[in-house]
Amino acid sequence: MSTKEKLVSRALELFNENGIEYVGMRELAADLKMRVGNVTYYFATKDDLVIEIINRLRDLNSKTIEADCSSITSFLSMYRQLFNNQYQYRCLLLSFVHLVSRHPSFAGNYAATDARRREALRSHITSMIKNNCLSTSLIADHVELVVSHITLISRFWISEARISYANWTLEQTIAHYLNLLGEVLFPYATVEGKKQVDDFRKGK
Amino acid sequence: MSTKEKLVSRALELFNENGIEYVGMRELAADLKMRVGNVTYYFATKDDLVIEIINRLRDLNSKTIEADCSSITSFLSMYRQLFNNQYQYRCLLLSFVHLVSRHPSFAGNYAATDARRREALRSHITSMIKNNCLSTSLIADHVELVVSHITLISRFWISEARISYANWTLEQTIAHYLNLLGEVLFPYATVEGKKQVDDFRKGK
DNA sequence: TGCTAAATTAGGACATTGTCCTAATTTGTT
DNA sequence: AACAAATTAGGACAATGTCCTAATTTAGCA
Repeated sequence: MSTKEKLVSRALELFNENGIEYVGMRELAADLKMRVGNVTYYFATKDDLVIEIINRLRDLNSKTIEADCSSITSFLSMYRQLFNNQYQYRCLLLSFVHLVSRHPSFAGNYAATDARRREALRSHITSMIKNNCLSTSLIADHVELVVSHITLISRFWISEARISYANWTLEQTIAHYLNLLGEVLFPYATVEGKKQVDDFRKGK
Repeated sequence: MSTKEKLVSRALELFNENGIEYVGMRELAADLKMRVGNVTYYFATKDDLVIEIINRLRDLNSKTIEADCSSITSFLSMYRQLFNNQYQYRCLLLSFVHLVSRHPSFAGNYAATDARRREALRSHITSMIKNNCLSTSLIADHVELVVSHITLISRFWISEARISYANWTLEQTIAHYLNLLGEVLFPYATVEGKKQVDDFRKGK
């Protein structure tokens, strides 16, 4: 593993454990038995290191989102994977607002990602409508609100879990928020769709 | 206005404008044309100052939540007030996760507040059922999920707005998230309840 | 009016942080 | 062997929260 790779992966571990702002450059360097100068050789600033990690999560999620979502079952499975990705990079989700507020470059970058995510979500909903899992008449005027809803949940579930469900296991937590996603879709689901939501809940 | 009062209210302003972690003790003192020593005379640490602000928001929200919520209309009006309170103290909401993670005393304190908030929400739902705005049969197995839902929205709407809707006006933003709340209740609303949700949306 | 405690000034010290810098040394590749 | 990349070594800088002491002003009270 290259030095750069070691840096990123160890930084991610430490950031996840202690929070980004509580892991100093000196601490990271010492942990890897190297000098601060060598860290800044690869990443001039701490933000550059964080951006590298952000990009990795973005790429990971992009792949996950490409998965087939023709049924509510597969949609929720895809989100289970997405939630696991986010947990792997939880330090980012927990510092998200600060990261975006701090530097405009983050913000601009994220706006594009955000738009793509929403567009993908709309296409997933269309797909579930086509496959008779969601009722086109029921959801008609509510698509944008459902999209906003799911976006909000998937952005902040980790933050809320940290605050309110710190003693839950990861599996419990993810199950809870997948249930919440199911709850959002349920009112607009067809009979078949409702069955899939119920089965998914029982399946855990 | 007492010095302590000046301190708290100016700190809140500066925290809201620039973020808690970007307003230093020296900066706050200089802004008020006093010395750092005098700030620490009232608040030994910056966290103590933040805790004072946290408690003020808590008290403000506690009063707001006592309001009558026998209809969906009044429920949403109450949340409009709640959202305005939160906006007044937005610096806290934006740094919430960090604040709670940082010091265990925050976390323990908040757990109690959180439990009370959820309990109040349950009682509001019961109230809306009694007044024939929510259907008891429809919402039966979904109360806890609805509670989780509303809790999530009211905790993180400010964070998401900062990230995604920074160019919206406050009114637009609050309207959007009140719509989202309406959306959560809508599927479980009676005919009268659905009418109230629709009216509330049109009313803005 | 005087006394006394509270409030405030003034200024510095300390450790920690991210960042930046230079010079010397090691490592790896051609 | 030569040369660039990688790494060490150590320090400097400004900013932060916190802590400290001494002196001075302000305000309430007998």
